[in-house]
Amino acid sequence: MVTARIEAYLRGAIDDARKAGKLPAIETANLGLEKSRLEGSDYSSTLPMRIARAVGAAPRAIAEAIVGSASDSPMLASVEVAGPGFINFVLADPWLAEQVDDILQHGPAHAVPRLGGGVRAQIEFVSINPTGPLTVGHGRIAAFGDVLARLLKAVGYDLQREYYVNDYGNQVRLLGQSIYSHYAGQLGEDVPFPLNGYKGKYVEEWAQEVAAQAGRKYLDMTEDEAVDALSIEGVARSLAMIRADLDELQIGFDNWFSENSLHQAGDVRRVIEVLRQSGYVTEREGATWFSHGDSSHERENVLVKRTGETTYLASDIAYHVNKFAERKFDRVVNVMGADHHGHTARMYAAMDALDLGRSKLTFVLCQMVHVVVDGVPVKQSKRSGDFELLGQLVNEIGSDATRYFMISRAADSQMEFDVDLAKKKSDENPVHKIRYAHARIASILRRAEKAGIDFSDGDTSLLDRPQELGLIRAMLDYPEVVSAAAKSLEPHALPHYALSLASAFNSYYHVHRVISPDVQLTKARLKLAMAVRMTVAAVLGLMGISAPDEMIREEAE
RNA sequence: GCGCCCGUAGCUCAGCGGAGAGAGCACUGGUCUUCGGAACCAGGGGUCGGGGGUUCGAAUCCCUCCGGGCGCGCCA
Repeated sequence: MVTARIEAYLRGAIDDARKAGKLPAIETANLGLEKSRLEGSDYSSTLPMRIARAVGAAPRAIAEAIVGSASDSPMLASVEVAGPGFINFVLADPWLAEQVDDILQHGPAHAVPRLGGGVRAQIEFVSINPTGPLTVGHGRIAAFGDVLARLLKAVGYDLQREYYVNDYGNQVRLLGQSIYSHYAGQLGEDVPFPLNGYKGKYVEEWAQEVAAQAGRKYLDMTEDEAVDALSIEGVARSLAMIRADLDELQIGFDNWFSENSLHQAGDVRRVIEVLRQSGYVTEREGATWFSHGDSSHERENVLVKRTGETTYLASDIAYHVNKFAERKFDRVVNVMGADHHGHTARMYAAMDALDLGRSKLTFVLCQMVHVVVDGVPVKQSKRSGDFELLGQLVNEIGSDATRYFMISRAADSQMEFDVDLAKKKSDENPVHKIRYAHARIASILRRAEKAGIDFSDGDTSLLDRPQELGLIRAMLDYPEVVSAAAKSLEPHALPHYALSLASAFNSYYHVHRVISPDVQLTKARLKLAMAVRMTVAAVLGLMGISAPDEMIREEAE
């Protein structure tokens, strides 16, 4: 990474300045080095301004002292003091040109730092109740989690992807009851539809299928038995739908973890006892409570209901014990909807209570997606049966565009998804521009191959035009963008970067011909084009978006 | 009433302590007919919700108000 190299260089200069007595000892943990926003400068450090007060000197004087001690480096064309006390670094053109060979030889991913260092980590995402199909809102969590997983893996985590299947409790039973009611109706029996039951059309369809396949089988048993059996049936069918929707988005999981299995193993009851022995449990109003924080009742949550059933919180605590104590994950990232944010404080409290190490657990909350159709917001509610389905959306605009839209925004921003706009504008969508840039480069490379041009001996030092050097600079940002996105768990930097890289190539393409009568220049530029193709493909790969070698041109409307 | 998130260009959103505030779309004008035009270039458009504060420096941090979303012990 370029920043790491400039940091090392800057530290050397600071050391030298200090040895020469031009600078007192200073804290250099954070050099304040980042990409410069100023034109004509690549990177800049704000260190002199930050330490000015502690050092008791003017920022510019500090900067001058550091720059004065800086040695020459083939990487840098200039190191200068600017403005109120910035140190600006400009990369050297010949060094930039060399980086093309480096990218071709090692690949764009080579320079991505291994932040994960092989740490055993898990990302849990989607984990939607298996009571129906995924909505567009779920699609955001799915796409976001998937890209985050790709990022964490790219950065060197030993990562497992998990879906927590809530195949236990009231919601699942409610689904069973909903199916049962429709099923009975099919066969001429009147079983009232449960309050808050699942009203989606799929429930009726399943009931019809069950009636057709099983006949009166479920009417011949007790209602309890029938509901139990149909709950299991409903969960299986829901999971099949969910998997199908996820498949459409190219999203897969390494493990599907059953909540019910925790109950079967006795883990849920066991963890309640552990909490009780540590003094975190109180009995009140006929229920059992997880008591954390001060003595007020505000920090209390039910573990065992008056009915004797355990709550979701109890299962989830047992689940996290399983993740950390049993399966020994050193880092767990949970991606979920922001409507669950109240749950995070309780889980952190449980992590503390059980001494599991709260810093190993991170929650990422995706804000709601407001679906707009015909300019009217569609109220998303799985239970009212009035919702926009993810499957429909993917069918209409495709996996690539859906993923691109879903990960383009920061998780903590709400998002408006205008289905009509996405459909109508899909041809003008940024994702097309990026994929098109890739296809265009592939086409150029095909043409070169047909012409029998072997550019393996191309001399990249011929790449000295501003647009060429700009493209190389953009490619050097790849590892920076990937590592920053992985570190902050913010995949939305990727689509923005991909777009700027594609735009940089398109600009270049319109100013300079890659294939020209100048054979040497052609070879050098083919190398450049190849490196850009590789980098574009790498970002698209991280986003889970296809990088086609050719695109079929559709007729204009 | 309490807690979390958001309020930046006409629209959808980046930027989240640094140097004239950006992108995509939309709009206006231009290049060009190309190694795939689903292209490129230029332009207009912003009291960064309002007001205080901290700082050498605030869209960015703190307080407060206004507006929107979500949540608030026995749903998951």
